[in-house]
Amino acid sequence: MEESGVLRSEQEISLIDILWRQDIDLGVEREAFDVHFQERELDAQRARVQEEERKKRESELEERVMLALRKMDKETGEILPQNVQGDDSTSFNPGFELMTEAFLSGQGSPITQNPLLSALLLSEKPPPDKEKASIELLALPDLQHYLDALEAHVPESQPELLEKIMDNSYGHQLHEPPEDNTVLETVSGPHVLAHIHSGCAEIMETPEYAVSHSGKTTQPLPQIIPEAPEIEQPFLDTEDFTESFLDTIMSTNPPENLNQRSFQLSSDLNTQEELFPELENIIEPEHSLCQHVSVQKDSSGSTCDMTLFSLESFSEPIDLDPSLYADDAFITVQPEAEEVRRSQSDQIELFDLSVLSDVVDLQPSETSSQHLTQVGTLLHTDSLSVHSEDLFETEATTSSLCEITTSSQSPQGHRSWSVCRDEERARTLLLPLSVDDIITMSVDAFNEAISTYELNEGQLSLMRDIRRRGKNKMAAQSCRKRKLDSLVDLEAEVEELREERERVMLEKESNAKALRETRGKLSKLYSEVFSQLRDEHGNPYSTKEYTLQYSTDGRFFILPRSPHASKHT
DNA sequence: AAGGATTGTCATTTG
DNA sequence: GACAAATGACAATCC
Repeated sequence: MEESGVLRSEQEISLIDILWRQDIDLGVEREAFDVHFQERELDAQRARVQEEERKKRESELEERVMLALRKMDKETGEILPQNVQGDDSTSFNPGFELMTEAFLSGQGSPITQNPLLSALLLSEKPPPDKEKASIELLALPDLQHYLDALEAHVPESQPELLEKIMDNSYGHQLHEPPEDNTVLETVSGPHVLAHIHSGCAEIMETPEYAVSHSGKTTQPLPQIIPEAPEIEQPFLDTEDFTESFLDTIMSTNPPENLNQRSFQLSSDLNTQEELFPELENIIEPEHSLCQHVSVQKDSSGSTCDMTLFSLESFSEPIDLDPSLYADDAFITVQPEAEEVRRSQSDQIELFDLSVLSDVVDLQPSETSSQHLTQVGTLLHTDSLSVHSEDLFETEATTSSLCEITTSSQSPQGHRSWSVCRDEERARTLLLPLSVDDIITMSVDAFNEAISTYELNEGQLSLMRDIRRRGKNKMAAQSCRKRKLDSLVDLEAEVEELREERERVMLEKESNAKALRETRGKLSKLYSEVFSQLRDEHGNPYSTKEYTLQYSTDGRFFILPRSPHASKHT
């Protein structure tokens, strides 16, 4: 304990010395730091008492600082870059930006727990307006606490120094409060961080780091690490200090473990989706380093999600050592059912097609071959053992599959046998056109083809036979279909006529019944009228001798059944 | 094994 | 009259 305390004090003194060198241009006297150093221990004591309370507010502080440091497009939801140093918009890396956001969004994020990584990542976001942002940040409780402690030990005659310290500390230490509350660490600004960058950049510039850390970034990591701003040369040259300082900052994560550590991050979380949830929806596929392939089994419906990382986005050559890719960080298999693993061999075929379609869609250019090689190399190292040779057989596989599909359309196989026979003949005689083309092409095109190609008698005859048979085959099919349709239509017509006949018969019967009823009524009326008729003597007429008849003009007559017995009414 | 259904092919007819 | 399409007839194949 004492040794570490002494060591830390020495390191702090070194830091004060360096900060003093940096600020000497501002006219700050060395005594300011000395006075500060004498009372720093008291501040540390006071700060430890409040450490518990501070940790509770740590997440809130981090969140507010993040809000202050970034702006989010309200329409698109995209995080807008705020690169103050740089107007270099081309250096902005959305993938890395989002990755950073994703890392830092969680309370227990490994990045936030790692001071070095946190400083590295957050140093990308200096405020656009330092003065305004400083005022905003002063309202934050933790910052106010630091500044109160600082102000208590800084002579009132040096407000410029306080401002300077605030500017330097802004946006870096606020995200990750120091392990102890020494002002020394609080004032570690871009100068210190730049040194960290320079040290870590060397680590990250190795291909192994770039590949292993690549996750979903779209650029090699060395481009992500920003240039160190205004690095003082003496500072950078002090390698001993660098080492000790890094040890102090990253006591739990020494620089040599950075690669392993960053690799561990993705392995711990197991999936890239957990690491970069936003990335999947924002980065366009053609710019994305990863391809997500979902393999689904027809029978069980279970799926196997795979994330394939394309190497096309690397602007620099990368060592394709298979040992680097044989980790889950590169090809992550997430079976949703245990059967998926057991039936991997069945899925390989489906997987091939998915990969091929994705690859073809993504890379229609001449680089697709290289892309296939790289993807094939990646897949070859995976436990699924997808061979890269298969990836090159896109056309052959597709055509054979089409052939299988075509053949399977005929349940009885007769047509496929016929087609295969003509195709075999065409192959034997080396016909310049496919059977399908010979059959389906127009008459003019066929004649032109015959005249264009120099064909011998056998080829010419075969082409005509193929076309004739094919045409006749289609004609026979359509004819049979028409006949069948005609039969169906005739059957429907017969049924319709049968129904009409039934309807007419019913109507006829109904009409006959109505006629009988009318005749009955008429007979009854006739009898009633005839019975009321009387002759000049008041005697009724005999129905045997007379008959009652009426004309169309409404008059009616009593006529004798014999001609001489008629009498007009 | 017989028979129905389907399809391809040839010969002939039709437009 | 030539030609493509339509159709009848027959054979091969499958169920």
